[in-house]
Amino acid sequence: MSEFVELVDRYVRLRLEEFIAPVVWREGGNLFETLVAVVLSQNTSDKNAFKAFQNLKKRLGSITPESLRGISLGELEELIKPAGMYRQRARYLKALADAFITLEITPEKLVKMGADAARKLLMGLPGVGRKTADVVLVNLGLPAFPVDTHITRIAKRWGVGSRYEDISRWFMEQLQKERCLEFHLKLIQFGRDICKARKPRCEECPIGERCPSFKGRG
DNA sequence: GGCCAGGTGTAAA
DNA sequence: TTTACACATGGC
Repeated sequence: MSEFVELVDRYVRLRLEEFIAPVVWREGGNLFETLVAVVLSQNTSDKNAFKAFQNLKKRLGSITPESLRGISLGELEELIKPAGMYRQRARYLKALADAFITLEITPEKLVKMGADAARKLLMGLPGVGRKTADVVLVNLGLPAFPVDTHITRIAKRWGVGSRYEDISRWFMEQLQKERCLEFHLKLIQFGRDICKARKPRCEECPIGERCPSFKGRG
């Protein structure tokens, strides 16, 4: 593990009990529910995504392709409205439910396919891009490292690279695959707390002068 | 009031 | 292959 990754690990206090993270973190067993949670969290604050997810959960009980099919598009839109972009995402979720049923997608099937084939299949589904597909893969224990906006920013500052593929590969080289989900979440927390978009709090950062972007700040 | 939030799909250069 | 933009609510 690189020094950078170790320092992040030592610093970050993950608040896993909050917001959307626990859905993905703890309930990785239910593939479809995880996917719904991730779609709701796309470019959305955790609080808003969690509100939408809870609305859906309360209404459906267990979120499955079948239960999601059982409600109208209009009702779905109302339920997930707090997450924003609700018309677009309601359509995606409906289409995802249909695809899961038609293609008979199961966790076992995806695991058996392997990361590359499973990613390709998932990315062919509406509303599922590279990042969302990788979150699903890493939840299934397949080798993947999802790269979000925070991680991209941190990786750029560290000179790791700026392209999704390069950043993802670099972190996978630093980590055992069992720890990819954990570090994905830790880095996001690190980005929110310290290495922020607008004002990086370099003074509070444990990496300090060792960070390539420290120069000229503080 | 402006910026940002665990992106994706589409279109145009 | 890269860039721009729509999608949209809610917190700070």
